[in-house]
Amino acid sequence: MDMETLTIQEASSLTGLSAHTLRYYERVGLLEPVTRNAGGHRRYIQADLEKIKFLNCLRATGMPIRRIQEFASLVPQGRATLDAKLDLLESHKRDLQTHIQELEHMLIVIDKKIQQFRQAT
Amino acid sequence: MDMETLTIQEASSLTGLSAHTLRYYERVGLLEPVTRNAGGHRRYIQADLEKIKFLNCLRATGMPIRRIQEFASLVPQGRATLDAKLDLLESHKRDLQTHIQELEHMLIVIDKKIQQFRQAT
DNA sequence: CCTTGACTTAGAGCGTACTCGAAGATTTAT
DNA sequence: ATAAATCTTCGAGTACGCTCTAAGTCAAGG
Repeated sequence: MDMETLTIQEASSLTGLSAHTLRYYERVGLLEPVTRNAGGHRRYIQADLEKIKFLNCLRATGMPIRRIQEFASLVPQGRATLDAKLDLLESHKRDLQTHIQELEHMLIVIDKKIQQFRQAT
Repeated sequence: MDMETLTIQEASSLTGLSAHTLRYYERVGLLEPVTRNAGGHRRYIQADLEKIKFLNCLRATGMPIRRIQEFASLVPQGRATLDAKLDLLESHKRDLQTHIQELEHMLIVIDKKIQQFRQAT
């Protein structure tokens, strides 16, 4: 077992995404092709894990696959697409802040309902 | 036009759910059957709107349809199922609080990424 | 009365994001 | 060397929550 590289199973357990999902993300272009060993098997490095965790963060905050594909297509172009990447992330950040506020509001509504039920005892 | 009751379109625009979705919610048991007029058309009253808005609140905070069905099945039984309803809502409230915290954490991660991109200019 | 538009049901279809299966190659452990 | 586990690709299948269609009925204005 290599110290530097990780199998897909190892990458899976370190990121919380299934091996199936890791392959799927690569297939649909969310992740640049991971380097392979002599036998064609994926070998993940730390940088891959970081990228995957960030992807996971975008997904878990509700960014659609389509939008992440857009972002992912900008990444390999480096500095040339810096503004585009910033725009995309800042826009997502605003959406997320709005979403969190909505959830906080609805938490209050749910809590009021709970209080109603408690007082109905 | 009646003052007391609302057509499905009116209920739709007041709740933000499509007429299709309102019928769907009723069909799958999220909502008790709405009273009909002589011709069999749905006529919503204020109390229906309140229920729909609360359903919407549960949905928008991520409660699965299955779970809302469970909740909805307890509602018509009144006081007898009060504890069960409280348990369900309190459990959802905890899930939601956890979820909001996760989102807030990820917001920070995304913001750090934005800072990285800004400094890379 | 008649037209136009909204309503009814039941069931099929769709978009999203995975998730799984099959057939076969490769790696690892004994 | 060989068995068992893991990997590969690629296409099909699944779960969820709607969303739409079809065929027909009903309601409101002129």
